[in-house]
Amino acid sequence: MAEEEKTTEKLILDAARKVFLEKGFDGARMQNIADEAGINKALVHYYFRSKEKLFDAIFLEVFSGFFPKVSEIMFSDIAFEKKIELFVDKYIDMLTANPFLPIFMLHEMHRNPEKVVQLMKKTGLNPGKFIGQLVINIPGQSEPIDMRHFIVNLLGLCVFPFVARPILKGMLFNNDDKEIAKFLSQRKAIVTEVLIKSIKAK
Amino acid sequence: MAEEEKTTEKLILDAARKVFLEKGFDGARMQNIADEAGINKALVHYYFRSKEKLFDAIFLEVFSGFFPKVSEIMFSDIAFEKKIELFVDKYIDMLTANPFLPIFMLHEMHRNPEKVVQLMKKTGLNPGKFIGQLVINIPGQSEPIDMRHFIVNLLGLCVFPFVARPILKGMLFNNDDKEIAKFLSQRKAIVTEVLIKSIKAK
DNA sequence: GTCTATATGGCGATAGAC
DNA sequence: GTCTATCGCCATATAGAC
Repeated sequence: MAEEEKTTEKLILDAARKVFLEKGFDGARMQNIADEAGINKALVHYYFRSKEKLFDAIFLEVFSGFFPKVSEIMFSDIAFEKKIELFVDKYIDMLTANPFLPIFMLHEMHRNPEKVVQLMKKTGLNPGKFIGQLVINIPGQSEPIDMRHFIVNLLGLCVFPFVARPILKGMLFNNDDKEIAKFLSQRKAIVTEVLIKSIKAK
Repeated sequence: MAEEEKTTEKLILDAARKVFLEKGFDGARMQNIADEAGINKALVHYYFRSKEKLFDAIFLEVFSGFFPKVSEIMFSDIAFEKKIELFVDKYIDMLTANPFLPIFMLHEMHRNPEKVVQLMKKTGLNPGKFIGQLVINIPGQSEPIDMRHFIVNLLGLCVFPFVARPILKGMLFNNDDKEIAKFLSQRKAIVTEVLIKSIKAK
């Protein structure tokens, strides 16, 4: 496939992403990253000068992926309930493919909230678009829903089982990997149903 | 109130709890803890021998608090819907009083999952009790609900806005502290309503 | 028990040969 | 560009006076 010739920079970035996601900034070691990339520690510094700068490169990339590219879905003409279903489907796919991503993001946001604000601007993420739709009327509901709470419900229901996986595994599934994988795969349907019920009138 | 005479050990534990909760194990420094306690660094080692041992003491204590003492509620004769309301009320009170607790727990669980399993036994936390009630029938619902998904929904809806507070603050509330505090105080009612709707028939 | 001073090791970062 | 060797700092931990 002619892909064998990876550049050194790409090797380092792949290694750094893996190590930072697993251990976080404080837990990661430049030596780990060099080992993972199969190169020397000095070379990592040669390409990225400092741990901080390398981390920033990874964080920026990962941050962009944390909020999936679903603007097309959100602002399309699809019915609201169908939008929810599509969003949950895409988001849980992403979480399944990147299980360490949410806990990494949440931890680093606490460690350095200023950086998040700064990076939000770089990625062009625009909260204003959402705020513009804060209160939405759905046919058949008694009163308008607060979109902020709805979004938090949506994200919480999707993300929580992934960030809490280690403890759920121990407490609810006797450390059975297959059982928890099965459980997580059921989340799409569960979350969608809960969210749709949540916007119906009592 | 005659409480001024705190023992040195208590001073250290209080300081360690604060620092570990804020920074995590990797980010915390023994010097920070000593400073916070107003004593010397060597004294911390004199009482707890190592950072690891001090951390274990804190983690055990904090872990016990993460799953609130609501067994009485859960296994009482109160109607199921009222149980939900009481649980959410207590849990969100706890999260409000200890905002760093969930992100700390989740991060450390990822860093060292074995320790969690080990500590679960020490605390006497018994998942079996829950598993015994895995599927529950509520009057007026079409089919039995899976209690595991219900518990995950419950915890996710309560916990997520607290662990994601830094980013929510930036993205949805323009970094306005009052606004996000108000938002969080509304979660009790929102979460209770969503959960109750979730167990009703479609 | 509590302190100051110090040992010991690890990690980020750089120097310099190739 | 890539390596080996090493510097300098900082963090955990201990020694030893009081």
